[in-house]
Amino acid sequence: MSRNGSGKHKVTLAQIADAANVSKATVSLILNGNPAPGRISEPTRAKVMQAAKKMGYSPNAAAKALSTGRSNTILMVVFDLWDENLTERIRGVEAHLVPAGYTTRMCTVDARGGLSAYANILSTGQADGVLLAGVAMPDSYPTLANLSKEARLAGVPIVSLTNTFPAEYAGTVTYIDDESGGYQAVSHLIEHGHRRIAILGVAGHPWAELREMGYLDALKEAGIEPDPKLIIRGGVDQIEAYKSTIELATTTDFTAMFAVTDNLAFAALAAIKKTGRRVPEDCALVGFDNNTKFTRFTDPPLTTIDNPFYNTGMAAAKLLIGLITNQPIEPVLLPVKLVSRRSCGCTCEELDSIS
Amino acid sequence: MSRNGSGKHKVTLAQIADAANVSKATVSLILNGNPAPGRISEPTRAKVMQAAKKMGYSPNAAAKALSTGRSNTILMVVFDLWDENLTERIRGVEAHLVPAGYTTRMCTVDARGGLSAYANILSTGQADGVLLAGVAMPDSYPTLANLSKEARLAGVPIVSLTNTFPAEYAGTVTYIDDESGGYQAVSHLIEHGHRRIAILGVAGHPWAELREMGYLDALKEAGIEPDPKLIIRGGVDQIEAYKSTIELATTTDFTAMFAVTDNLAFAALAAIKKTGRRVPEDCALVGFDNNTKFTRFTDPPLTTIDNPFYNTGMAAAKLLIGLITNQPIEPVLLPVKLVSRRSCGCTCEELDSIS
DNA sequence: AGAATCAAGTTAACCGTTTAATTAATATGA
DNA sequence: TCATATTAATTAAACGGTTAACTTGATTCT
Repeated sequence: MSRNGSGKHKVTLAQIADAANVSKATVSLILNGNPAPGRISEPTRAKVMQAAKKMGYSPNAAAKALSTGRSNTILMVVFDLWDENLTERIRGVEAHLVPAGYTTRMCTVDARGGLSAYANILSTGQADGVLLAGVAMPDSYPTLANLSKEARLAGVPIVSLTNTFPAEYAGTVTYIDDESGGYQAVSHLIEHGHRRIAILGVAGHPWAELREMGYLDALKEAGIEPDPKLIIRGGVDQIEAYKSTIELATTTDFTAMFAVTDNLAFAALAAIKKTGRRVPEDCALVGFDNNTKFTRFTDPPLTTIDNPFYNTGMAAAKLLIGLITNQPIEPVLLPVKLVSRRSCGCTCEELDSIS
Repeated sequence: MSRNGSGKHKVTLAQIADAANVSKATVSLILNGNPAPGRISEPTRAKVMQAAKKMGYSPNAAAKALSTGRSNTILMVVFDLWDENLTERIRGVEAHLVPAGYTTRMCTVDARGGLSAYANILSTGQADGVLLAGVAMPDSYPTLANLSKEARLAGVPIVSLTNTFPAEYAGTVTYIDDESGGYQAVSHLIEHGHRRIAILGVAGHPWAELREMGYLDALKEAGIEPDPKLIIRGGVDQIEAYKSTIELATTTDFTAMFAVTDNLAFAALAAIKKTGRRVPEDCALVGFDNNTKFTRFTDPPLTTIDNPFYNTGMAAAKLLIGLITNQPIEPVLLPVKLVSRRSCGCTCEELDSIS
């Protein structure tokens, strides 16, 4: 029945113009909801709308893009280290992007893969904006730099979902209040009476440094002199964190620890217990992120700072669209808050109440 | 300097045609590597290539898509439940897709969000194929059905990354050997001497049912009569799993458990310990997936079935491209294998060897 | 009543490629 | 020497929209 075997039945503007006895221009105007005053009469509008509905018209995106020079697409580039929470962030992004008529293109970048597909996407005008996600490791800085340059060339704005990128490439950034998070975590430990509090940090990353600043803020406020021996600054690798925690625990004494990431906290938890200490009795522990798939079920359940992933995604999308459409939105600093479970020494009814 | 403020300097086919003193057609032919014998002379080809390189030409994707009716884009639809391992799968997908010249569009679907952006993407010809990921819950079956219909209308093939979708919508499926995984897990427990082995399963999902079949296979082989009281079939919610495990542990006796998912295993682990049993001494536990971010650091480290996420992604991409280009690839059944840690009763040197 | 305004459309050029059909020149075969 | 191939390009018509500029007929103003 259909001419081409594939079954594609594309209905075009022209066809519905024919059906409604008007010109293509009229149809286009109407279908784009263009409300120029006194251009379209109500009967005509109705006629066209009906024809479009009836024939199941939907515009060809390529044609539209070609014609307007706008793709209504944003490119999401995900770097190196994907966190498990990326998905929740993407949901937040889409919650804002989709209603605004945008759609998402994704590509991944890692050291091995080099500069994947993104280059062409930008230079071929397939994206109106870039969203940066993940965590860039130095190995992929060149790729990141290149991406950043391409975006500038193409004239498309960049927004980072997190402050996990070197400032010169990050574009506009969606920030969560990392420093406050660190402060809250450590203050809470101090309230529990701890004075010798270790930090399992990450070197060379803005977010981690801010969390560490929060740690220092809290100590300072309590009049505790920071002990350099209690400050670990490593990478994000869990095995490495496991090792250094064991090392620390066997050479220094401390009664509490703040890990700047839940993933790190998981490794630290295993390490601390490995050295024969009980958590929280011998050593309390607080993480950062609140990856609920796991924080609720560790032994003991992990006290941590809740990271508003979904909202971060929303905020980033809002920012990006603002930049694309020249209605700049002020970046906001998203608040974080402590959720206390048992690893800090609190009681936690979350699961107890269940059984 | 540039005409439009945005800084976009699009170099077009026409411009490079001018520069090389040939027609647009010639340039197009050359740049698409079209090797029709005896169409292009070597000098001309060289001239054009050089001009293109020099002027930094890259084709406008929209124009190309409009002209060819092919978008070189695949649509990745992620349903409801995102697993943390999605990211690794996507990497696998890209590893195959990008070199083949395809790029990925993503959209998310969940019960609340209804049918997000995907509808238009397909009907507007913005995708040559569909990749299904995540886990569809009954709430979103209508959306899934609609998607499936749209794809059929648009004539684009569907491939599922996992067998987490009802067969009628799933298209071609990339399978891992779920049954073998279940069998391996339970056989291993049997080897450890267990006879009363519970299963924490999931109702209404092919993958889960296969894993349960593996469980039954193993029991049967060992001559153990399955005890219906030891078979839990719930949802994928961790809290629910936590509850039912506590319930089971307080009403029935068993010495080992197989959880069809690591996430479920984490909840079960907490629950079992909650009832005062030690793992693995009083109750051994095996999971499924090997989400290494966590399986290594639970207490005790979790024995589980390694799920080849990356390879699944690769295989799916390969299948899809095969379907798009009419070079059908036979789906393969990806093998899985047990990785033993301590929760099954084995000794595990993975971390011990570190300190 | 004539000029100016306004409402409701239409025309046609353009966006940047692809590709079937055509041409022109040269080489080949009988 | 003339028909026939072959090689190496060109022409021009799509593809499906958008949009600035123009037309036409009816109102309003003075």
